[in-house]
Amino acid sequence: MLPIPIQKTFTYSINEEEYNFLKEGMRVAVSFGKSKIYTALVYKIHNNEPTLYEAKEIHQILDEFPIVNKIQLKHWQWIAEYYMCALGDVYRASLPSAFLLESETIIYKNESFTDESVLIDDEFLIFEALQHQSQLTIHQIVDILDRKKVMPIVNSLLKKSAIYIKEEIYETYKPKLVKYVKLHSDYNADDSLNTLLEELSRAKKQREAILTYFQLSTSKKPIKAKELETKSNVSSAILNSLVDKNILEFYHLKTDRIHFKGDTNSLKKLNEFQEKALIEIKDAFLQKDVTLLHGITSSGKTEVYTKLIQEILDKGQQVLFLLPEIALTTQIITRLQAYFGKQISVFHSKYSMNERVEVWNNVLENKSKAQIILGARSSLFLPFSNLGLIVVDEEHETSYKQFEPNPRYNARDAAIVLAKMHQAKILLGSATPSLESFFNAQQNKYGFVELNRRFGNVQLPKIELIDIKEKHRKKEMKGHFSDRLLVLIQEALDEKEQIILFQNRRGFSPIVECKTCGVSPQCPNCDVSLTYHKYKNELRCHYCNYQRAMPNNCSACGSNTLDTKGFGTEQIELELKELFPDYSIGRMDLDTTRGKFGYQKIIGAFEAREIDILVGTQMLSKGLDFDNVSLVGILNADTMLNFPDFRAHERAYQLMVQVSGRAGRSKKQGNVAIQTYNPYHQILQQVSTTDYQAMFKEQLQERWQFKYPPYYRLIKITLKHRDYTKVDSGINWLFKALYNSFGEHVLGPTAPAVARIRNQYIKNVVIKIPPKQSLANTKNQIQKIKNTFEAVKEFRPIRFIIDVDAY
DNA sequence: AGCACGCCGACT
DNA sequence: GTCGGCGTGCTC
Repeated sequence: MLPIPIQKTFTYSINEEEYNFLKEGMRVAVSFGKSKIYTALVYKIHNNEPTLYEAKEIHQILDEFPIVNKIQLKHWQWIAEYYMCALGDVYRASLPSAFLLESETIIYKNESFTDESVLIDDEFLIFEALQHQSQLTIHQIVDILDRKKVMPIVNSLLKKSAIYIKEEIYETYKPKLVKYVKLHSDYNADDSLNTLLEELSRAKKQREAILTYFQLSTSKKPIKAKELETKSNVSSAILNSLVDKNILEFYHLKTDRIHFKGDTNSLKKLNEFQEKALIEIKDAFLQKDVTLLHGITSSGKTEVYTKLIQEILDKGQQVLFLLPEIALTTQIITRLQAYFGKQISVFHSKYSMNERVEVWNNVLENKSKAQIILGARSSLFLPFSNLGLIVVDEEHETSYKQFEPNPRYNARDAAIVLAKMHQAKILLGSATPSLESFFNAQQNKYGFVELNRRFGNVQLPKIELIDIKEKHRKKEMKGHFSDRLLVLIQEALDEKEQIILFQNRRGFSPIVECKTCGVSPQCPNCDVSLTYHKYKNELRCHYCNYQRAMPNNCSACGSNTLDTKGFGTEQIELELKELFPDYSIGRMDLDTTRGKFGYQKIIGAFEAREIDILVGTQMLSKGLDFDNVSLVGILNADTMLNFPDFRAHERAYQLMVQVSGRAGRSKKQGNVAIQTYNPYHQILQQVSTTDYQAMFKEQLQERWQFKYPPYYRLIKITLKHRDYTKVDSGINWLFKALYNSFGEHVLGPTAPAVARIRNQYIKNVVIKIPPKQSLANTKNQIQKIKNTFEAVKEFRPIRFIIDVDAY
């Protein structure tokens, strides 16, 4: 199996010795194509010698033992089939990139070559470069020559024997080494110490270092170089010179990057409702493999999870705890670590490559520190061998679905399949379950448990809808704030309580528009208006990251009447600063949380009550617990409701209930204020009473009526190309072909709301699959149509993307 | 995916 | 005229 998007696997030959050693799931380096060397995974060892071609030999075996197990291979196979992508795509997505070594062509100078006169311009340039650098990569040569095609020149140099080349593979994983010091072996004798100190009597600092060394060495533990430096207050240069004098020597030891330090607490005692839920879950697991836990916000689901996890650990099995990506940098990790300490490993995309390799190996070896994996969707691919339980927290979260690149899988669904393969149980938890999961629970496909009492019996927040149409009419709005919301904010501030304001749009204002001619600046690469970001005074595209300075004049008519329309988090922040100058205001959105710790910094400041009012986008709704927040304000609920997507209402409900849940998490009942132009919207009514059942019933009715999930399944096909006419003719052809097979169940073709991104035009068709229609057959037919599509030569350069369950 | 081979436009 | 563009085909 190769880590490239090719459907097939490839057959290589091995000798007897290799046959005896090699096992499925080991990595081997193989050459593929003319020159590349890839890290392939042994998928099958067999005896069917191919007849149509001669199998190449493998290059090298890279592992001592398999790093991928049978269950994983089976699971990958399922993902590739279900989500209609190549097995190689799954393979590449699964392994930490450090495991996937790729060859690079390295160019060396041939020392015996002297006759420079045979070299022509570019060849000479490279030869020159090799005088200074002993080796060059193809990439470096591309840079030196500043052109795309360099292989002919390299080949010609090769022919003239000016250079030679090698394909080199780099092992990119490096164990973390810590530098330790010890006394050089010359100084083992007791009496040498005095001599030594005498010798150093004039080098005060060095003497200091040595004395500290002896002090530290009494504890008999290895001494870290860093430790010696700080304790004796000398620089590393001093130690280096002691090493140079053969008094000290350095040595290195491998350490783990990931370790938990801190104490663990015993599990909290559950209250009666949690206890009851726990018993019900265990009961449900007797019958069903999947159970849905519907626990309202702040009901203490985490404690229930921990009890369940503990029981699995006691049985000696592994536990996978899935969380949406963004929630991972927060409190839940700390909380679980407080219970399980060293048994937890965390795995997500902000971890470095090396850290991920270590987690992988720890899981593979079933180490004690990897009994619980806390991770984002990709942790599904870790080499579990005896999984006993999977917990999918915030099961409804859309970030469990990967949209780009392949495999476009939903981690919740893939986790259910994985659990089945391990004969493990799986618990889905949410305060606002997805319609599919709730539906499955209702159909008795899943077990179902409810937890509808808040921890400590705190009441759910009081939710108030504010009609801003009315407020505008009565001139009771200050900027984007209604007088009512301002009163509530002031009240909370007076009580020294904190406030969260939610605005689902970042930037200062979405659109800049010229008042004279109505033209607004567009992104040159995408079909969207640019967003104004005030703090840098620039215009930015949220799709391709294009940015430029805010112009003074309209580019169309030249007048200086550019104005901003709409509003985002940045503008809210600014207005607040004017309205409440004595309080500190923080903002949390994609722009302020860049970098590894950006997110934690803001959360930390808010937890420490350094920030009184926090303005943010939807990242605020995920897994955050603040005990001093008494008010949550949603500035404009309508943008969420008017989204052109069949799940818009469900999502809006989930988002608003989740955000509201941030209010009043301890002791006192919290307040939620929702500003809207349409307070009679059924979803807002359902939010205001936190009536999940009503929302569920109504939405389900609509899904049935309009043939959407959970009744019908959806497969979306997207075509992308920089030439609009190509995409257009391609999609029309595709639609006809699909229509012939599926008739009215094909929707489209449609252009998405943003019809061009990064200079690529985009068109979609959606195939609806009725409940009784075979999924496998449907996919086969789609695959066939895709093959025919790609056989048409005008269509071949078009990117063809299949997204199964595209929601 | 990457890479080589092969056919057409804009430059020394 | 060639250099360099990308369309086409193949990789065990």
